[in-house]
Amino acid sequence: MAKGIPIATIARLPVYLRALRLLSERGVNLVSSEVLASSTAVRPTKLRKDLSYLGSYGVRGVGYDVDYLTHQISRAMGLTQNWPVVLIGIGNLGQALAGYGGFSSRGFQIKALLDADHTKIGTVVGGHAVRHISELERVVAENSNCIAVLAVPEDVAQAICDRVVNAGVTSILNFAPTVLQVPAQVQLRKVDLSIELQILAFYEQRKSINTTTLSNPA
Amino acid sequence: MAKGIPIATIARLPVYLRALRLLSERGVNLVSSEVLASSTAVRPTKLRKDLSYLGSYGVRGVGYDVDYLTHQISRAMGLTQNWPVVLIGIGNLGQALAGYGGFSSRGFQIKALLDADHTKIGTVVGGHAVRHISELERVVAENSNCIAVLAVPEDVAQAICDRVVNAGVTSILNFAPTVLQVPAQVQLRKVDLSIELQILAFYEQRKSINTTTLSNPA
DNA sequence: GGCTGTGAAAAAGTTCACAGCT
DNA sequence: AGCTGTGAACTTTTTCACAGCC
Repeated sequence: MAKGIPIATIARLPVYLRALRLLSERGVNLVSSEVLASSTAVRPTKLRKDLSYLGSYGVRGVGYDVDYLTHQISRAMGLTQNWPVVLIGIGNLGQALAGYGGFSSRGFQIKALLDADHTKIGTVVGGHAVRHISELERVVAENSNCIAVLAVPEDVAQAICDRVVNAGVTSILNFAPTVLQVPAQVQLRKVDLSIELQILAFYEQRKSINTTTLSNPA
Repeated sequence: MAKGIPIATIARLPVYLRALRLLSERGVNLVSSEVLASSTAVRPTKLRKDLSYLGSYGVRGVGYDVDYLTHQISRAMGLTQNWPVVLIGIGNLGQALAGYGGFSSRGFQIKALLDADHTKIGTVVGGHAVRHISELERVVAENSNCIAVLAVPEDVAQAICDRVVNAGVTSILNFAPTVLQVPAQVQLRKVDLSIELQILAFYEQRKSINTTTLSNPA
């Protein structure tokens, strides 16, 4: 338990959390690695290995207590505290994010919506008033350790990112289709719509190739 | 070149493509692995290794021709053809996706927008008229090898997914916060907004821990 | 001299096989 | 008997070191 949780495991824990919540809502309070794995598209052994990095929270011969395991994963992920989120860019995507229920229910609290468009300032989106981007530095100062979510146009993304970093933010989730440059101490993750499509295209293409050539039985 | 391109490499090629396009727009037509790597947040050796799976498209002592490399990566990814895309669910997120320029410019063509909400049918979003979900099967039949993008509510995601699969789609990009069950031959990728946030929270939490305890020098 | 291409080594991640507990 | 937990084997991915070509 002591050492470090592998990066690959970290990326899967939220998926387990989601499946556990669903089970809990259905009144299930005990689950085997086999059942939990099948609802998260991983193999049971991988699931058990992942969970073993957190500790021994299952019961041999029985399974895992759904709520207890949920709590343990949440704790390991740092989700027992509430993380302030500042959402920048209130276009269609920003509005979708502002209204996304998955944030508040998972330890994230939107603290401010910021946009540069004066016609949007003061309008209410997802229960929050939109404020002007000029307030960025103040908002970040008021919310220590906040996470910045960037849903801004590609051409201003790096500039906004720089401001966010200078204001002291060390965790950024970027939706703009750009590779942002940040200092090493800043954690940056990106969600890229077209990249995922391109990866699908590759596999779709490969399917056609496989049906017309002899190669690649896998 | 012949064998298979590693999965990890496939996931990075679209990032290289994006950086190459940017360079091309700026009039740069020759680039070293060092420069290209720095604008994609990978190390030069990894970039060269990735490219080496496609073939030997660089020139030693010189670098890579931007347009030529762009073409070769596009070809390897199957992006020289146009992929039809059917977008299902025209809420805020669906509208953001429908208006996202990154699709058309990268070999993807939206063929239909579908939604269940009758008040939306006929409205035009991103240049496409919204059609009723009942047309799903017809639309899929008319667009062979199309990619389905699901931006539907969580509670109907699996049902829509099943319909899409039954209609013959073998590539799905899911934005709903659910783990979908699909047959093995169907490629499924997901984009999950809250999972990315949770991963950030983990690293943000770890930062605070590291400054207050002795553990984990890495 | 400079930069690519690539085997070989190292590291990370996954799967296996079974010990260990209830 | 049943299901977890985990060292060990295996596979994939990354990094290194340097040969090869312009």
